[in-house]
Amino acid sequence: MSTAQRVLITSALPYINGVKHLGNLIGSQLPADVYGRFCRALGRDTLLICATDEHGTPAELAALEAGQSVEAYCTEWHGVQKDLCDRFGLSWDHFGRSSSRQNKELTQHFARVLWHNGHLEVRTTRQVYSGTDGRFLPDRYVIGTCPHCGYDRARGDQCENCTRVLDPTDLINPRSALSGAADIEIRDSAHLFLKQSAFAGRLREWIDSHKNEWPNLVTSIAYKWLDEGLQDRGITRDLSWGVPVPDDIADGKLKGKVFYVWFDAPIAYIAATKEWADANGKGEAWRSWWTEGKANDPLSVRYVEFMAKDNVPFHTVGFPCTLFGANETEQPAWKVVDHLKGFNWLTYYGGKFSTSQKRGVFMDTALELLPADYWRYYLLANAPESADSSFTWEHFAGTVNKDLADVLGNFVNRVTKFCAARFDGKVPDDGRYGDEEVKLASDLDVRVKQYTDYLEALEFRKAVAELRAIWVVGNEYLTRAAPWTELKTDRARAAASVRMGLNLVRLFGHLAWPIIPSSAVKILATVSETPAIVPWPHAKMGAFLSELIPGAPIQPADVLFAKIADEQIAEWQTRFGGTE
RNA sequence: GGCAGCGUAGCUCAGUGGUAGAGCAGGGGAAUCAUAAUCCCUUGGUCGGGGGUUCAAAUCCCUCCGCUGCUACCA
Repeated sequence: MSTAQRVLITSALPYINGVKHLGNLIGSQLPADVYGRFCRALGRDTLLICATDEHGTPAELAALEAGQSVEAYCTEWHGVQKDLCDRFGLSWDHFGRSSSRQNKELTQHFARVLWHNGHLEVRTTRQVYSGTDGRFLPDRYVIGTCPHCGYDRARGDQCENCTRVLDPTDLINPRSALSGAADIEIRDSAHLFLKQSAFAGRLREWIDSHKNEWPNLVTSIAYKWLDEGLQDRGITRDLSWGVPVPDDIADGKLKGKVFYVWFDAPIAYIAATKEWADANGKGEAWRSWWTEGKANDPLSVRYVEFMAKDNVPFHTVGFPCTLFGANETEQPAWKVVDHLKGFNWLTYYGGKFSTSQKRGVFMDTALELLPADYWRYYLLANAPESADSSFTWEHFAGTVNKDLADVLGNFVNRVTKFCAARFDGKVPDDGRYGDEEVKLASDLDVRVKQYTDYLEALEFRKAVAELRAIWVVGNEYLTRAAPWTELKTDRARAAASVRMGLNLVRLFGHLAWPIIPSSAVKILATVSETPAIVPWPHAKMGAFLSELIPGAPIQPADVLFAKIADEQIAEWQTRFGGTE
């Protein structure tokens, strides 16, 4: 594992079109935040970047439907998404926009470099044009009767009924999915293609070099694309909303066209870093985050990307091709990802989360029901890492009630309240740690290291399971030490174990901060700590668990995590539906 | 159709050649500081079916079944 002290982290960009659901959240943004917080806690120079992905057909159509300009629509929804990020504790250094001036400039820059380096070429393609709608239509926005099975609402890219792959020209009685109009025609249209096929060998070597560290999910998707034979890819579209193709490319033959959203979206990682620098008076500092460092350079950056599996091809094929092609002439070279963490899907009772069918739980409604940390904990404890994972209300409530309320919340409560009742609400001074405490500390040394290693390895499920096991160790200790019994015969002994209990509360706050930040802050407030960034416990546990100063005030917490009642589960099942 | 991932205890999942595991749920007990919270013990599985390789298979190979996704102009 790298020891780089500078870490650049990006989350896949959420699409601008509406509120994201819990599956989107656990698929990239939440794990990126956890790793970012973990790196900051360790004292690493960390930059955590996300943005909204604003270009493409769906944004244009959603704006049309909302009766807004695309710009206004995107500005509004960027605001909504940013607010939801804040309320979920997603601690971006910058949450940018792919429609920013910076991204326009950088996208055009990359296109020019690729053009000059001979990696782009103009090809004429046949596109569906709808007269009534006055626009070109992507294949899936053309519907008609499937020539294979007769299904009358087959899409131009695939028939949902018989699952066969189609071309829009295969459809019988084709019509626009937008207006239903039948006046559609095929028009020739010139587009830029990125000659990806030339990079196949280079990409395979690059994937090979990472296959032992990246998730199997990621490398198997990448190999699948390479094995099937990499095709050149169109990187422009006949849309009005997007980054315009500059006139100096292809002698202006592509005037009025824009870049494909998947060409400019990854570049927006870099552009959002520039937005961050511009907004914070950092000047050219953004470049150092995106520069490939020399070996052993202390300023070298480790770059980690988070995304769900649908994004993997664009990050293992498309974006690397852009960077490889540009790096033939760009000095210093652009940074290519070091570690790529991919996720499977979170399902809702085994089925798809669906915006259109209102199936599942979305970020805004989730926060109306319960605080962010409940969701953060559940999602990370059940992150879809090795396979798709299923959200159910019963499982969610069971996890929250047992782990957060009973194991963690009750521990903090029992220790701090006992201290308040029997030790005057101050860290007890009497007594000394004995064999029991030495054994506890050595047990925790092993577990804290394991937890740290899991976070470093981006194994979120295992990390959370280990964190929970650490909380259980606290409860086990308290049961063995039984200060409520010792108090009757040996007050000093009871005092030492309460002091240890309070130090454990503090430890739990430090360790839990990347996962459940606002709860961790509340926990630390009980022992009068209020750091903005909660530092990782570097010390051996024997020392760390002696750091609370005797006599320091203790403020017992209110109920940290309220339990979810059976009636609430029943109500939410009914309200959110789709459980059959 | 092709390809990929997955299929292990009632539930959610670990486990990639060496005596089947965890958490939850279920059962029994202890304790009474605490949100009736905790702690200890415990029931429970022909590892999707079949075939093969091996001294030894959840693990490797073949085949079948099931679920999910992708299939390059949705993002």
